Amino acid sequence: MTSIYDIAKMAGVSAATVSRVINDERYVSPETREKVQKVLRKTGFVPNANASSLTKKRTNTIAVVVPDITNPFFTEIIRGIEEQASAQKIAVILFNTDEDMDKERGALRFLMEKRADALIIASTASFAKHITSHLSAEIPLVLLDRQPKGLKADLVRSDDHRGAQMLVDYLVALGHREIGFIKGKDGISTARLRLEGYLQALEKHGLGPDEKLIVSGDFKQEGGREGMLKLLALACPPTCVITSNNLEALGALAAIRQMGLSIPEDISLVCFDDLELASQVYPFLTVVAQPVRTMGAVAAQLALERLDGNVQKPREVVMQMTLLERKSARRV
Amino acid sequence: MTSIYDIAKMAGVSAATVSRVINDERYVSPETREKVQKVLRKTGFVPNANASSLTKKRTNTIAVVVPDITNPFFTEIIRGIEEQASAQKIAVILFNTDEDMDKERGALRFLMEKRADALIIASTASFAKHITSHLSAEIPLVLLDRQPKGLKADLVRSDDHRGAQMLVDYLVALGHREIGFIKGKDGISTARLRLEGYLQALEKHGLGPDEKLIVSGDFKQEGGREGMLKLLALACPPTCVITSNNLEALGALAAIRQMGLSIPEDISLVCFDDLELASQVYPFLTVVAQPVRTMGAVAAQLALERLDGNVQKPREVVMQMTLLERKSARRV
DNA sequence: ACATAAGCTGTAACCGGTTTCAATTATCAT
DNA sequence: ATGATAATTGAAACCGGTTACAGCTTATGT
Repeated sequence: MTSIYDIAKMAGVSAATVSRVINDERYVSPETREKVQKVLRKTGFVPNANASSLTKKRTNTIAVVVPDITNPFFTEIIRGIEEQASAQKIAVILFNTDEDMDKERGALRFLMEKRADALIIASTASFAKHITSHLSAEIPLVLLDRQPKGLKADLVRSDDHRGAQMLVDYLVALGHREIGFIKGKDGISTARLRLEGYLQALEKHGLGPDEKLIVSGDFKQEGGREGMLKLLALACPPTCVITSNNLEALGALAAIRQMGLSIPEDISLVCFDDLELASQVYPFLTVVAQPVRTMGAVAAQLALERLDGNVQKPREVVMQMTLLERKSARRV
Repeated sequence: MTSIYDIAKMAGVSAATVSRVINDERYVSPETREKVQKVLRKTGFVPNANASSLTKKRTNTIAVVVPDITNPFFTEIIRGIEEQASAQKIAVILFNTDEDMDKERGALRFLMEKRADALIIASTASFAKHITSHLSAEIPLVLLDRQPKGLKADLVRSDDHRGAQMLVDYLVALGHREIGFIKGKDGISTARLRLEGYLQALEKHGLGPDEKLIVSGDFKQEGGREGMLKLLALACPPTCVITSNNLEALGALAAIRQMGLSIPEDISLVCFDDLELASQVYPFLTVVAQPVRTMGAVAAQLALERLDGNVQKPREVVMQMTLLERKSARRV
């Protein structure tokens, strides 16, 4: 491989000078600069960013760790991050955890080794130490969507509590009284907030919560399917169901159809998080949606600001959700 | 930052020995190994992968460059790649090009500087030189879905030609004679193959192509919308339309609705590439689908095999498409 | 005219690892 | 016992950049 020493030799200058030209520093005479640049062009030299980051202590890389890049919710966020990052010549390293703590640990370890400049993570961990014990304290950390207990770091999320209330309000306004709820993954803040919002909204409407109507889920399709089957098997099934995210809704939907029922005639179904493309094809699922692209962009901003050092305190950005009324819930 | 020299000092050995322990090499006595490992554990030392890659000439990183990670087609592929890669302790760096040559160039340059071990790309370039002129010849290159003219490299794609024929055959079987076609992005192999397959299939059925029924597109929603509007404005619009990918279909769909028409009553619409989640919500769009997740896995395999050096000739893997009949086309 | 500052360039050390090589010791076959 | 071989370890060079520092030249101020 050709290095700046080779270039230096060819241009008849020192490596230091080549470095200065490449980095566009002051204190290089126009003639020298031109001489070096000619060689650079002729050879098509590409400096080694890893070598450079050794001394500069900057890899121009941010790591993004999400449960599932196949979920449009995260996809859109990643897009937002990538846009901001690449505009600033920063690369995005991507890790998938599948909601699996071991994979998440592996990802954290890996990105520490690679000395990523910052980390944006929708963590599958419940407690701070699951994360911090694998992370150096210095690395700028932005929490996305979820906040493990006790973790003080920048956080970008939406108002889950309020979102849940919007869904319940909406369903109650349609006349529903038995509102089923499929929970998110245990131990995850988002899951908890959504559940709490749901419970509180029920109370506001004078509807005592019915334990049987609340079943567990995992933020994945399979969990949604199983949860919905459980609800449908009830002696007195709910007239409508809220799932804790979009994927669960898909699973629930499959379960409903599997039982030969239809939405919204036999049962209403609403959820958190949109499936945008799906809704372009056929505006079916009524949801509360988060401003995903923006969230990604904001997360990237927060991370990048920390790179330049001037920030100290953890910041929390809470976005508003929007109820998108479509066809999956009906008046009863 | 603590380095292996610090560890060495604390353990009372040389840096070389620490390196050997970390990399689990032979020729370290059990006692020495244990002594060093104790220090490693106690300090929670994380070696700097960039430093290591300087000498090892391996970054354990593959770059993935796609037009739009928001498109489920690419998302699924990336997922396949990530799965394979992370199983082998290899990170994925992600770049978005938006079908923009400048962004693609930027991405290529960037990943060369980072010395990615391999590149998997769905390029927006038409000619080999657009790519090769920015790439070192040594970097393992896997083309995804698209093959710029003259570029000899591993290629993973589906049988676009055959896919087009399946769509035309299907439409003809339903009685359609005027089949509109919204083209893909100019200069991209996939776009060309799909068009050629369409033309050839028409001929097979004795349907001369009608220039007016073929309009241009860009693989994006906007292009699909404009194309469809053009088709609908025709004195004698086609009874059905094929779009060159899923996003264009979405645009076309919007255009059709915008004109107050409905699918499939007023016009049939089919396309290349599935929208899987959308079709789970409501199985609407009839498409020919590619085995996306597998394609990603295969692409990663091809790339990773080259890392270990033993491959020479470019390989081409052509997957079969599957017609998924749903509700967007009707018999006439 | 002369002290001082600014511009330009190269040497050498450094970033944090890996690896070659030589030195030392232990093991083994004969 | 002995020459050969294997195991263990460290010194030092190297990977490909950056940067502190020194030295020299030229510009500036008074």
